Amino acid sequence: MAEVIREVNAIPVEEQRKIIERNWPETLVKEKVEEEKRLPKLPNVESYERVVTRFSPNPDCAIHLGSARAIILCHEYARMYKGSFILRFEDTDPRLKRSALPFYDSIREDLAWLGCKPDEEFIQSDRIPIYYEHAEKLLKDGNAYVCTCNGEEFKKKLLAQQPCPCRNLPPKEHLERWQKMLDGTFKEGEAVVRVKTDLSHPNPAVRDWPALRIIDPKTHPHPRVGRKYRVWPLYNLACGVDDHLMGISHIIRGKEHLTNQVRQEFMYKHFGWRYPEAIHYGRMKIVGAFLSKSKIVAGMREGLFKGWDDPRLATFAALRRRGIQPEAIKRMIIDVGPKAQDVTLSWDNLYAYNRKIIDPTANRYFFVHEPMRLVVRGLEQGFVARLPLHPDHPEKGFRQIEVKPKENEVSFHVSRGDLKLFKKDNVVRLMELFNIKIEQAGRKGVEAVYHSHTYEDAKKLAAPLVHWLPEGFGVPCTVVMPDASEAKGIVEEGCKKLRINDVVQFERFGFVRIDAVDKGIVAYYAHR
RNA sequence: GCUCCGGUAGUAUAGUCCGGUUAAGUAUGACGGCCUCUCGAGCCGCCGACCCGGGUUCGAAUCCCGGCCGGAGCACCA
Repeated sequence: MAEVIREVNAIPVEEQRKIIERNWPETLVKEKVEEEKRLPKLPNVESYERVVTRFSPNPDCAIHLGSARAIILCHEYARMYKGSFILRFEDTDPRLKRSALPFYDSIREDLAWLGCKPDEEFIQSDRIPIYYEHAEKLLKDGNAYVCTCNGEEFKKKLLAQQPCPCRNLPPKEHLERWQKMLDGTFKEGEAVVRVKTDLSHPNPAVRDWPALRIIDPKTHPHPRVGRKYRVWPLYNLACGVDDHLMGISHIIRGKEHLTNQVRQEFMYKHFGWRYPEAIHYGRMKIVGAFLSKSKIVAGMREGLFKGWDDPRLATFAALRRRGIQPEAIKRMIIDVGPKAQDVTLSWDNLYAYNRKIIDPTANRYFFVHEPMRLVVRGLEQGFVARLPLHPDHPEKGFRQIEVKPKENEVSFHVSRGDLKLFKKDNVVRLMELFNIKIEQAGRKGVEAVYHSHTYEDAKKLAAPLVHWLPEGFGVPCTVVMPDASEAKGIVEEGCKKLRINDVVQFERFGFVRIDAVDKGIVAYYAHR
């Protein structure tokens, strides 16, 4: 073998190529398949009856782009394998991460908007008896115990790989203690159910983890079930039990849950269950966006944000309001995939996906930002501008703007931002109208004289193009920018006919979503 | 500190499992140009990466070891 290789290597590469071309040309054909990126296969699909995935948020906050990975991946995989996608509300902490009623609905709404409607929905606060049953079974079998040690002492023992005094008590004793948890003999903080794992496990976080604790229902009622329960399951018990009971085949979640898998596997062994396939993707950040729930909540509390859909936020509600299309988010997430690597996306990236979707359909309009007066003299006649609603799709129609001079003179609104183009003696073209020669320009306004009519004339002079509106034509418009600042200006009359949620392009300004059309127009800026 | 998980251009991704048709494809971005009565879209060009050091091998982004860097977890949170 080595000899053959040596022999081949002795031949120059060009010569090698020729030999191959002569004898095995088919091996040189490079299939050029450029298709949309697809998701990689899910592991071990064949050993499950059907693929079942779940998205399991705590309804304690509006969900945001950070959840997109979980939602879209879970939903997409369920569709790919004709399986099912479950929405499960994990609302078992009425104390620290207390859920609130409005979020159950807003999450459902967001999922529907994203096109990821669940096939089934569960709410953990409806399932407390199920968790109790399983806790009792664990207790009875000696696989869990009720620990009454105080936190400090327990931790010391744990770190020393020592059992606490409770651990080796007989199951009977623990069942009695369990009753005392339920009936109120034990108060909040006095007892906790722990699942036995391995005290010598290298990761102390895995050793005998807590499964249920007491929360005083008087001081911490649950928003849905009120004061019905005083013992609440912790994440690993509730989630672990549910994943098995709901037949989840593939768990897709962030890698912060990696050790939870290790913890839960001990419980699965106690029950004799098989742990589902688990995929842990990396953290996703967007430069400059608050993608942490705590920061969003803090900002809301301090009144920093106007609402859950404040344009500075990356909540789905905010993105929706800005005219970001769900399909753009979906495309982006699928391109990123389910890898364990952390990713830092940029807004530009999302915008590029979005632009591809909205550009072909968004109609064009003139929005004059920070209007400034432009007076044009020397007009011998009236003009009518015919502006295509979409330059690439003339079949969509036109809008017409009439310009009627009075005493050979017309006043326009132009954007203050274009002042840099209005320099004395420069020729500028008012788009689709005519060309003007600047006579004077300053902060107070611009004065110009009619120069010529055709676009070709402007082209010859390399005149810059600006958009415009005749004075007295148009309606006030406010564009809410991504930093929540407001860009004020005037848009064409025709925009009054737009409907809320329409996504249009304000030419030379950017894509916006129409947010309100009564008393002036309000739009939210998407991106350039 | 302990326990895990990762490191391909500015960003993201393909290739990594099963080493060689590829000194690395794609998208976005930057830059330059063309086109267009938008600073949008389209077209062309161009810029730009295998974390580092050893080892195995005829050959390593791909396998092994060490280091470095980044992230996550270490709650009676989810």
